[in-house]
Amino acid sequence: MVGDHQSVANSSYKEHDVRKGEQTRQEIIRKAAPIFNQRGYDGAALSDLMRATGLEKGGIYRHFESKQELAGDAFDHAWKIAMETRFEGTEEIPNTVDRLKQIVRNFRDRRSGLVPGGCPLLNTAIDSDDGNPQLRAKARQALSSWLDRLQLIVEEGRRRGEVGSDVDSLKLATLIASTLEGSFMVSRLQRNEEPLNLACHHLEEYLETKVRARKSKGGARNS
Amino acid sequence: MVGDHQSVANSSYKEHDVRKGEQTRQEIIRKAAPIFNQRGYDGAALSDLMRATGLEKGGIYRHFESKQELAGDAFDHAWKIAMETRFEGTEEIPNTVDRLKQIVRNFRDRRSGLVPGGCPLLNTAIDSDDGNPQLRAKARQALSSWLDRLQLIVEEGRRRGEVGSDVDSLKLATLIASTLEGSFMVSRLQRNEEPLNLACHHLEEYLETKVRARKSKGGARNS
DNA sequence: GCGACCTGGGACCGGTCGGTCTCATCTGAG
DNA sequence: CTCAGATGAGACCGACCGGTCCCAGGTCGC
Repeated sequence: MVGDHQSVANSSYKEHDVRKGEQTRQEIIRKAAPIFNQRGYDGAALSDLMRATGLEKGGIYRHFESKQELAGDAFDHAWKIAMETRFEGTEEIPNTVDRLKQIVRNFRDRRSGLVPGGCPLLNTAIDSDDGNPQLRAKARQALSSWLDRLQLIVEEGRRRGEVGSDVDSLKLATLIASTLEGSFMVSRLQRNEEPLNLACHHLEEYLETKVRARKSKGGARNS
Repeated sequence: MVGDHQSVANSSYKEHDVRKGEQTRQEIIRKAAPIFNQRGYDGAALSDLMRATGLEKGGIYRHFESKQELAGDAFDHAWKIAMETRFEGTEEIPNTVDRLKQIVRNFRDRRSGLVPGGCPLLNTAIDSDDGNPQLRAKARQALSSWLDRLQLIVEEGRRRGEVGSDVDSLKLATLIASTLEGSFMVSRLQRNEEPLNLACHHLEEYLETKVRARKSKGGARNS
């Protein structure tokens, strides 16, 4: 049996999927995600996943066609959490630049609820770079979803006049994501928050001085 | 026999190390480096290394105690080439800020001679993050060597008055390395040079406006 | 040119890999 | 309560893993 034995036996307990197997499937994904995120696809052995889930091999393979499929679902799970966390509490910030700054700070500060092992996008991008096309496609898609979301925010800010009209939304989104990911890698390698902290400050200053629309007419700089 | 059968039988052929075994050892490292850099430690199977080197298992293990040791040497090899390439032709640039800008451009432009598979530091940092302490230590050391070298250049520039006195050399070095690595990851994932190109322009502008010492007395900004 | 040592081949090792299959048990709709 | 279908255990599979070892043949100092 996976997880804790919810003994809610009455059938009034009917949420989203109901089927017992589906619950187990989700539980496997939840338990497997940290393993894949920490050890990578090759490094995550079936035996590790068995230990983590408390299931035997047959119990796992009942719910997934292959290790690939499980890894894919685990990545999606990890990335969903990461995206939710990184944008958490930013929708209600009225000013676009302030919202972007909060998104940057979220990346740095809100890491407690995430799937352990660092950024799933970074890990999977590197892990799958040569030789695992399915996972690579997932990583690309994840990056796109992140950039799209950032880009939409910037575009909205431009339309509202809060972001300078010379700002290229795709370039800005790419710069933010790249800088955060790179400094996060360095921070994790050094086991030291400073590089990430520093990158955040850098981005915040950049947002303030080069992205926020100026009251007075003034120089165009982005790109 | 590894590589092409150099049939130079006369013993006048005597450079640096001479011993046949040492030549083979270097050849193995050269051939193995791309495998490790592309597939990661777990992903690089002995059988792959055998195919790449043309040697049987015994022939490889004659020269290395373990796969670990070979992976370590392969990383050192790949990183040495990367460092040389990234600083190539920059020593002779007189002005410090110009030199830093060239270093940034080198990262983007000079990638033909490198060990295939992307940045060894990035790959190894992610690959070894959980569960391979020896390789992780090598990655840390590699990052340090890179940051130190950048830092020394910045410090020299400060002493020479070419770099603003408010610039923190460690922070600047870290920002450059982080930004380049992050955008490189994004570029490789997208198979598109733009993100890296964009990060370079961003860093160049930053170096020009925030790092280069100003003639007139003016605002201090770096962190 | 001899002989000691260096080098590389390849059979072999136990362990583990991802994956399959059968069957006992559990679950839940009727 | 019944029973068909859903579920999970665990034995089993062939392939391949990293690593060892011994021996034939090559290399090179003398």
